[in-house]
This record gives sequence, C-alpha cells and structure tokens, in this order.
Amino acid sequence: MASAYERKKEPALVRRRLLEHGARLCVEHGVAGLSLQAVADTAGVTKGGLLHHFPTKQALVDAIFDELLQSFEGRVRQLMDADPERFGRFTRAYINATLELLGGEEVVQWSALMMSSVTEPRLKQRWADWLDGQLKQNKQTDSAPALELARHAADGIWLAALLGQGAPPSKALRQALLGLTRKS
Amino acid sequence: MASAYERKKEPALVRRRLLEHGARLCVEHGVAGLSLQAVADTAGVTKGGLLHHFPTKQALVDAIFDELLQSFEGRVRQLMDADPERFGRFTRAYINATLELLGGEEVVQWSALMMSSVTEPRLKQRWADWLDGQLKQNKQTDSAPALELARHAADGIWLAALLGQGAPPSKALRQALLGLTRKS
DNA sequence: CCAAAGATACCATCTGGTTGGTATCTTTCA
DNA sequence: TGAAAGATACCAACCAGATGGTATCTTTGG
Repeated sequence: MASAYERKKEPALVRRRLLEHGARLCVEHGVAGLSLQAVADTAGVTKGGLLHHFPTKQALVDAIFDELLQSFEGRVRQLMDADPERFGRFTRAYINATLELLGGEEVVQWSALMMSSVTEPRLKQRWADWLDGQLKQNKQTDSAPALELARHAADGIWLAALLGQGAPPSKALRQALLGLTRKS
Repeated sequence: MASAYERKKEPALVRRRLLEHGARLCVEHGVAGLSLQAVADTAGVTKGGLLHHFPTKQALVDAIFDELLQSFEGRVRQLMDADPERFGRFTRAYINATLELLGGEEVVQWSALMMSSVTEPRLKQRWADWLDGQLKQNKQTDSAPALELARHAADGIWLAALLGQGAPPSKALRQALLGLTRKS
C-alpha cells in the first residue's frame, strides 16, 4: 500500500480528477454545455473546491486543452525520434500518434476539445498555432503535397471514428496511409 | 411587383429565418450553447413565436440537421448523375460536394452540426445511418480501399478548413484527391 | 499561527418551456 | 358574395430550475 497514513487533502490528485472528469463531461455535453457543478460533483468536490483550483470556467477548459496538446506533442516527438527515415518523419509521427489516440482513453478528451475548437476561437487559434509551428519546424522534410494529403486523411479517419461509433480503421488503410509518406 | 396586397404574416419565411440564424448561432456557440432567445432575437421573432414553429429546442436542431443533410444528398446525387465514369462515382461526388461546401455559405451550418454530432448521439446516429446507406447503395462502385482513403482525406481537408481559418485547399490537393478515385 | 484547501451559502442572470391572449389567414356555408 | 367559424401565427409575461461566480466560513498541513 502507498502509506498507512491517510492524507486528508491531496490537492494535486484533486486537480487531476477535476481535469479528467472535466474532459469527460466535455465530450458528453460539449464545452458550452459543460457545467462547473457537474464537474465538481463527479470529481467528488464541491463547486467551491473546483473554483479554488480553477478560478473560472475558461481557466478549467484551457488547462484541459493545454494538457492534451502537451501530451500529444510529446508523443509525436517520441515517434519522430524513433524514425530513421528523414522524409515525411513528422507526418508519419502525426499519423501514428493520431491513430494511436483512437485506441486509448484520451480520444474522448480530444474529440471534445477539437470539436469545441470550431466554436471557440481561442482554442481554434491555439491548435492552428501549434500545427503551424510544427510544419514550419519540419518544412524541409514534410511539405510535400502527398504528405499534406496523408495528414488530412489521418484527420478524416479520426473524425470518422468519432462519428461512426465502432470499427477502428483497418490495418490495410493504415498501411496505405503510411505508404503515402514514403518517397515513391 | 408580386402584389400590391401586403401580406402581414409569412410563416414560411419566418421558419426559414429561424433555421438560418439557428444554424449560424450553432457555429458561434455550439449546439449545447445555443439559446432559443438568441435565435428568436436574431430572426426577429419572439421566443414564443419560435416555439410555435419548433416546439422544443431539439425539434429546432433536428430540423436544421435534416435540411442540411437533404441538401447535401441532393448535391451528391446531382454530381453522380453528371459523372460518366462508374468506378468511384459516389466517392468523387462526395469529395466534390464536400469541397464545394467550403466555398459556400452552408459550411458554417455544417461545421456546427457535424461537430455537435460528436456529443449528440441522436445526430451522430443520423449521420452514420446516412453514410452507411449511401455506401451500401454504391458498394459495387465505391468500396475499394483507395476510395475510402480518399473520402477520409476529403473529410480531413474539410476539418482543417474549419480549424485553420483561412487558406482553402489548393487545386493541386484537390486533383491529387480525385486522382485517387480513378482506377490506376 | 498562517496559508492553502475545501465547504457552505448565496446571488444575479439566463435557460427551456408554458400560459393566455391577440392578430391574421383560410375554410365553410348560406 | 360575404360573414361567421375555426385554425394558424405570433406575442408578452411568467415559471422553475440551472448557471457561473462571489463571499464567507471551516478544516488541514506545515
């Protein structure tokens, strides 16, 4: 066991729970339909407690988005480092990271945030900036039209997985996609 | 002029205005954040008037979705009829109809509804059913893996256009996409 | 003791929806 | 034809409940 001594307050853990449940509820009701009360309840804290950690609703949403973006970027970097081929390195990492998302738990969080980005200019801008920065950083290896198309296709697959509730993308599709990222 | 007699009530026109402004507001605040009051105000009707045409918020949202889906299906059919080549006919029409959307006014309506579909199971199901039906209907001509990939790419381009606010897709990208839909 | 963590109580505002009423349009029928 | 009858379109006021946020209090950890 972790400890015989039971701490009564664990702010870091509470913070994590708030972020997790907040993200989950975003999926179910959308960011606009997200209620602080609901987040607090499901996280086992009162609204006052929630507002102690995140002084406004916007602060909570921003925190959720930041965490996801950071984790995604980390995974992309990791995949890029492990890829021996230069050409299309970022695109392959992007595709794989995106498709990986579909299997894991985080997908629900991402879906909510990306969808909300359409209606929330602040989030939209943040995502656009991130992608722009990545593309600029990797423009020598990842600016070919075929690669752009491949990235779009990955996004499309991801979107389809969210809309059609079942059936993860076939391996053949994934291979075809990655095939686009190699110099012919 | 149409008539010297001025009609004082034009329910059909009011209904249209409600749908249009409703769709627009969906984009700005999301379906969950859509307020009947706001729709009524921008459409120049009271909330009571709005609720006369659409007895619940759900009815309003459903009506918006239905109209869009119907118009999209009509455009797809039109494009299919004009396409002399059998193989990939539906996919090409789907791609072209989707990319056409990006230039027009309807794109804002679509974005809101599709995004909301992620969080609203009812809309999600409706879209899934529509696409499923179309694919089943055209399975002889449009079930090749390359076509599936092409459709996903079109969706991804559409999504990117929504998230990154500017820069419509290049013609080269569009051509590359359509190239995928021809038998090699 | 004191600052951080969290609970309780509260408020102004907005929500979707109902009600009761009035103005307008359409149909019926003499 | 035309007037009564009834349906449709719309409005203004209102309701109960939920919302984000504040102010204040208690508990805990150091």
